[in-house]
Amino acid sequence: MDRRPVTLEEVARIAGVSRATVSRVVNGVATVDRELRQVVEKAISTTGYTPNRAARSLVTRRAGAIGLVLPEEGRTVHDPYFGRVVSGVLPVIRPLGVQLVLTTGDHREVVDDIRQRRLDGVILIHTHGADPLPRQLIEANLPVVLAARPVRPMSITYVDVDQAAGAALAADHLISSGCRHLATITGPLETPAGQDRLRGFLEATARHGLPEPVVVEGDFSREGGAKAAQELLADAAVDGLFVASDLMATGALPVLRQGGRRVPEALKVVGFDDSSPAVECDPPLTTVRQPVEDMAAEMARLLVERVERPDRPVSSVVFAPTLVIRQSS
Amino acid sequence: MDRRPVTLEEVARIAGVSRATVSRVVNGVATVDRELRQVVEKAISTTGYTPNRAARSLVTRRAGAIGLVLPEEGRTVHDPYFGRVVSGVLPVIRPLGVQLVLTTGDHREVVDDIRQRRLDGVILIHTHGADPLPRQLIEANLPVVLAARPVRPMSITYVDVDQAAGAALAADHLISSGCRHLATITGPLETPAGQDRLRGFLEATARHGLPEPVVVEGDFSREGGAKAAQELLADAAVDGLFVASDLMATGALPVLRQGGRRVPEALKVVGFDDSSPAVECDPPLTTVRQPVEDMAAEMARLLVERVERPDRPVSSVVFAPTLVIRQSS
DNA sequence: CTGAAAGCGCTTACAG
DNA sequence: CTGAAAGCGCTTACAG
Repeated sequence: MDRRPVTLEEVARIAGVSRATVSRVVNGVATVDRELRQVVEKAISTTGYTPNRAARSLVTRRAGAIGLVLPEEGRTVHDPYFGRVVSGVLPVIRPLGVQLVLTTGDHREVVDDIRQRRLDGVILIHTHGADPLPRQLIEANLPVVLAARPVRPMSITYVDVDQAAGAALAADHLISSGCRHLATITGPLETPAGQDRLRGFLEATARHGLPEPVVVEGDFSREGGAKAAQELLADAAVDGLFVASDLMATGALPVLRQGGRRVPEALKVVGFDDSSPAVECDPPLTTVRQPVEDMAAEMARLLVERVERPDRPVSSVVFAPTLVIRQSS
Repeated sequence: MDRRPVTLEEVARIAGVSRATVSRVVNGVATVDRELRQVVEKAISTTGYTPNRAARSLVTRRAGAIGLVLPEEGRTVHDPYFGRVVSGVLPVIRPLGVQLVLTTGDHREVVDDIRQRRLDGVILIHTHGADPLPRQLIEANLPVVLAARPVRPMSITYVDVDQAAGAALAADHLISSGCRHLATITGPLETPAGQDRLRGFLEATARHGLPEPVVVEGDFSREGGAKAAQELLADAAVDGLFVASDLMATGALPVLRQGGRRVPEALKVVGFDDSSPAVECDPPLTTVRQPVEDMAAEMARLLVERVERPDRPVSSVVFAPTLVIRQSS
């Protein structure tokens, strides 16, 4: 640590070439003479040379780092979703020598980080409708990709799961399991996910010719799920329930049980997310799984692409969800 | 983004001073004349100047970033513990202008990141006994802090919770709740946490004059908890159980229930960690809580300190755990 | 207290 | 294909 690292200069001297040539070898420029290249490569390995990133960044104007922006409350960090995003992103950027920096959603900080060239672009997860950050970033023409369809349409790159298709998966499953009186606890209906999941569920039940399901609005929280379940208890006929998030389902399940509904015998329940609560709750939850790691990897790819070619048109990708069947249905 | 950011040079020209003076103002050097300082500050705010970090890093030889090293399997990332660490670290380093970089535990990458001066130091969480990384880092004299006492004693900075005291908290609580026949499902006994929690538990029960508890070794996994609980079923007298991790407890609880043990009526259970499974399982778990956020903040502080003063002796900090009482006891 | 100047370690036109 | 040279945007002794 105290010993100064080897520089390009020294490698060049040892190899008997110019710094430019060493630089070309390090950066894989094809036009270097084979023999020279080998001499340089040997010098690099004997010295253990590794390029100083700050020096490179200074001239290339690239930080070699992207940011993962967390919502300011910091609540999300506790969410297993967050970890899945990280494990999806890391394998795609590491081979590119790009770092992943965690940062809070403070607007100034994010914009500053990019302006200081400490970050080449950012991935935004869990943005709310009121969040001005996405718009600010695209207006500043800074590379950004969202982890979900934006609340209001805008020209921004995003990756999402087909929410409606996921809800339809849940409906189809409940119906094919014999349920005839469906109900759903929705997400907040001002969010795209809340809307799309409800729509997908309603369309699928209609497609099967079943009567209109009972709809109770939730808020994606455990408490919200419990409250909604309480309401649902009033309707004794319900035999199939789609809860638009696993977290709400963990709130709903104990209420349903205390209300005398046996799951899955008398009432089948399907969640959404396949988050860790789905595995831990009792009974373990049948749920709609988003391919979060794959989605995150795609976000990373799109962002890197955008950093390299800021002029390219924005493009978005939608993934197909799958159903994970456990004991609640 | 296309428009080039403002540089020191331009601010200096506008303020009518040298670059050196602007640099001094930006870095808060006290010796700058009041009036000059104000002129410079005005120039900074009108231009919206913000320093280029790569340029600064190049001369200061500081990356202005620390790494949070994840175990290679990537499993840990799904763990809520990880998120708590992040939310503890971020608030202490952001005001210092230091970035938090996520990286996998690949040895070469970590060492390279530090040698390339992309990282000033690292926080290691979830290291195993066989992991050579901690030793490699201290031998290379690179700033590092561990999230727990190292398996083998070495001269390294770490932060830990008083594991034995936490286990004693559990024992005291079970005993004061009327339990007389105690048992414990331990962690893997080759880990410091496994050892210390067992020792603390045994010492506390002995202190109360109770007979030696039943001890079944676990492995900190859900499945391990289930398996150990199965063994425990053989002993009908047990009325108080300390499970050395919440995750194991979530595996144990269903087994105990199916074995006819009612929790908490016939058998009181206490976990360790206060992780999210503790809240989600049925019944919600009384558990020993580690002040993870505080511990993480301290890790960040110690690391930053170490980066600034590599010559200082290593120092470690041990935090006191607390008991969170829920329905399982 | 302030400025001129050197230098941090790279990359990249530009000649040749 | 290769090298000499300029330059990226800062900080920091060193004079004054």
